[in-house]
Amino acid sequence: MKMSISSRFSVGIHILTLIEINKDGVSSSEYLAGSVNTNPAVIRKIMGMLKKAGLIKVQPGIAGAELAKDLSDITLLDVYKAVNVVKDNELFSIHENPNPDCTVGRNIQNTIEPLFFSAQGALEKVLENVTIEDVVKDVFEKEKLHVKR
Amino acid sequence: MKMSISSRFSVGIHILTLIEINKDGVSSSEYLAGSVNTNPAVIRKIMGMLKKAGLIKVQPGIAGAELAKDLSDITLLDVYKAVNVVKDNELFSIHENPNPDCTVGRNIQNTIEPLFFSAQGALEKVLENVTIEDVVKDVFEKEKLHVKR
DNA sequence: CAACTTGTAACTACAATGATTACAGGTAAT
DNA sequence: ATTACCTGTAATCATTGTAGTTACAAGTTG
Repeated sequence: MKMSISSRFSVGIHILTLIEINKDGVSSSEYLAGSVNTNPAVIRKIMGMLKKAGLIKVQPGIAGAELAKDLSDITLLDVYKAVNVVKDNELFSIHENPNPDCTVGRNIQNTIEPLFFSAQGALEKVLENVTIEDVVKDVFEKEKLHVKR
Repeated sequence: MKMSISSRFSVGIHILTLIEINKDGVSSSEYLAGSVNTNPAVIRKIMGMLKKAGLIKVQPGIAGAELAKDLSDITLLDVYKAVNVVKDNELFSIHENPNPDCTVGRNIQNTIEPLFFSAQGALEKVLENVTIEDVVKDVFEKEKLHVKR
């Protein structure tokens, strides 16, 4: 009775973060899958989306992926859009074909749509203001705390 | 490959708006279904959720529903939560069991979670600032424009 | 050539959605 | 009290997205 936005998004962030932190090593789909804890084919599928969106560089036959842009130039919104978790401007679905013979039926869609866009926009703006660089820094921050214990 | 938040949300808003605009009439599930253009049982199911959340008054055997609160006291966030479209604080799903032997794996969840909460919070805040009263007014506004043409 | 990789397709199990039918149980008017 | 209507709810169904798995073609490197 309840849905969630696909974990492809969080996995996408994980992948990009790990590619950066492992930049001196080789980030193959198997390596990444080992950290995410899933199947390499799942990772390759998501990598394909990230590649298509111009976020990473990967080549058939050649092991490993690299970031295609600067760390600070990749926002979570970029990842969010790349992994196709939500239809463009359709985070909320509006019920189709309301009755045009009813005052509410013939106007509700036009009333609701901008409200939904606004809510969706607020969400996306937050994602736009966080970069993979921020994530990498925070992972290191958390790691320091972890080690101290 | 893409998901949306259930239309139960938009239908819930439609229902509440129509109950208000039709307050001098009887808003039975069949009547409401006629405006939304769906099955009465679907409406009754959503009405059950709205009732459970204290937004409307309905009684078994008695035709029609009424708002249980003042128009201006029902926000879209109330409706959103009432119709159970999203797990609480889980709009985004995070991939489970990342590898604890990897710097990224053991920290990424704690890094990502607050970011997701923040994005979700921004979305909910927008919904919280719109009431059914606003929706009703806008429907009438749109209706006026419609008639003018 | 051999051993590795990426890129995909095909298939699976599972869950949410939205519609539909059916019916138990409540209410009200004649 | 019988009839006619309503709400509440369960069961079923087709469709779709998710996430994992296996398999393999095609590219690359030593």
